[in-house]
Amino acid sequence: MNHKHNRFDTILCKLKENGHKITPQRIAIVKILAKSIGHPSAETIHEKLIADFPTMSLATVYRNISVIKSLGEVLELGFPDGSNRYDGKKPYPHPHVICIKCGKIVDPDLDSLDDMKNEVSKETCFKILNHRLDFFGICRDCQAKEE
Amino acid sequence: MNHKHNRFDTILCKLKENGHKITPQRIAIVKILAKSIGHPSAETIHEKLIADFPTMSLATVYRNISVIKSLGEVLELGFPDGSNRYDGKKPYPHPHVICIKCGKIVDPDLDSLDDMKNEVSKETCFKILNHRLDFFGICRDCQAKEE
DNA sequence: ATATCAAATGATAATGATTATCATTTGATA
DNA sequence: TATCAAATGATAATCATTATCATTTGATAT
Repeated sequence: MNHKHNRFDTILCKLKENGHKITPQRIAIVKILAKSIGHPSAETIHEKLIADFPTMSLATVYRNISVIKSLGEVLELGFPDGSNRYDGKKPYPHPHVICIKCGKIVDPDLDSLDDMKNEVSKETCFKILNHRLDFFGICRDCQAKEE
Repeated sequence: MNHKHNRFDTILCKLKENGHKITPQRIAIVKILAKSIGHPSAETIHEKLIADFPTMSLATVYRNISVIKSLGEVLELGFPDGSNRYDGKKPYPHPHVICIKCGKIVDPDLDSLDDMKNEVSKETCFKILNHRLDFFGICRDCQAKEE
């Protein structure tokens, strides 16, 4: 069982529980995903690691994200431009607010979402399993720069 | 001015108004986008047209979608798997309910979204310009097949 | 402590959707 | 009907991601 309460230990535990080996590369990737500062892309994660692991392959980053994703411990956020970014801090679906100027992503608190899900389920006869909600706009910093 | 009320005429008008030429290929693409049955992909649109236009290039489909998108007359829906699908019937942001089994896309009626936008705007200090809301689940038909 | 072996890694090729390029064709205007 | 910029078709280039495969390595049993 897992009694740890931080994301790093939770993800590592889950990997062990499912028979995955713990490698230095894996630890380093999990460490970054557990923080997920600014919701990094695979490329960004790779760039951060190349300093400590000069031979770190981009394929390894993708492979590890894929494994952790299959364990439900990281949320993948795909954008229309084809880029994917990841959130290992809150791996469950939750709304995002994205600045179209600087790319900053903020997690707002919204409580009315569950009601909405039920409303949709009733109206469409779908069994709702998942959702994705993004707001796009301009953050306070970028608004200030515009003036 | 545009006095037509169907999507086909509206999009064609807008193209003319903005100095774009009206070609047979363009008309055929707009015709499909105006209906947007099942929210087609570029590939799907191309397949539908190849019968009537044996020389129709996939590049032409993409180019036309791009132009119409820039005029705000088609909504692009990017999915995590990298696929893009289009809606020329309702080109403004609106929620979708997507069946993960058969790929069907349904447009539910939700009114609580505007309140949510205001809530987010107030909480995050973002100027909200756009949004994207998708629910993923299993449609009634596919639920029936499962049992 | 060491042998074993499946899993993980690194390097690189392949993929697939989209975009760019460029020679040729064509719609709109005079 | 002539003109010319815009549109098209064919194809190459791009870019993120995935697949391949030889080599390395973590975990287990001895």
